[in-house]
Amino acid sequence: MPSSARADAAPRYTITELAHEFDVTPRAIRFYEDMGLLAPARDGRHRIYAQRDRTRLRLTLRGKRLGLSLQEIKQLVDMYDSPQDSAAQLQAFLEVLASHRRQLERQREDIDLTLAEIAQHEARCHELLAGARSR
Amino acid sequence: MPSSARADAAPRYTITELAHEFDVTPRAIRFYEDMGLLAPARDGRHRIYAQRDRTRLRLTLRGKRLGLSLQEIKQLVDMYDSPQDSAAQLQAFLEVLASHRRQLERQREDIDLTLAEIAQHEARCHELLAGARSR
DNA sequence: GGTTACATTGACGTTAACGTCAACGTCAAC
DNA sequence: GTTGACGTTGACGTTAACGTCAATGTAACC
Repeated sequence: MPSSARADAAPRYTITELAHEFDVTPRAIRFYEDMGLLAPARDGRHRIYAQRDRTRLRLTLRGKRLGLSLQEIKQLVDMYDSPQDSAAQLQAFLEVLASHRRQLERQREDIDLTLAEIAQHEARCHELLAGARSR
Repeated sequence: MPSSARADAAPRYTITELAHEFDVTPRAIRFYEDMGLLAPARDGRHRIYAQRDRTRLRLTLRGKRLGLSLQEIKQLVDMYDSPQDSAAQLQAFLEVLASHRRQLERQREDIDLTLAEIAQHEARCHELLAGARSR
């Protein structure tokens, strides 16, 4: 739980709290800030993370697990965050979304293929083990 | 088609043929060889790729799209390739497979989450565009 | 008021995955 | 016989994503 949690207050986190929660180092979190992915408030020099920052960090790490670069993640998170107004901007946003979706769908195909192969290998292993036991 | 293809011959590929087919550079393919992922035959100094090398390259690139490092890919492809004999080896193989499967399943969760969010964003965009047109 | 624990900035180091020459070989084509 | 087109081996450069100090601040506890 956040260190300064109060029932009626917005949750606030220190950098090590977030680091523990998401299993990354404070150094990594500061690096994401340098890259423009986070912009926490400050108490003097100390960083204070609100819910919004926590969400962006979560999205960042999810993007990483999907193999995206921090730059790609920044583009996406920035677009998600900032309200698009003009029709042209909306169209551009839609194109980015579509391209991102195609990439994810391809990735899911890759995953399904690999999972099927893993299942085959597992079955073969179990056969071999069973054969060895019965001999 | 392979340059030296004959109806009765095993297919053989040059490095640039493979590079074009999989849309990577010859440099990358040589690098994968340095990393132990490929081991093509030689005609003098020239590399000659058989079907087996092509398969390993395909698996390598699929692994990359899933965000695996070349080292991780090598571990997997090597295990897939080399026949495990002892029961202990089979058990170890099964554990690697299970761990890999868990990672892939988590990735698929991430993908599904992201695809759902993308769908939401797309819907919102279309609403906004429709609203703008009707005004 | 001194230590302990956590925080900050800044600088440099490191690893992975190639890119980019450079210098050379070779085989077919002209 | 020389000119491309493709291939080879080094060797060095580069980018991304942090790790790893070092020097310093500061807040709380004893």
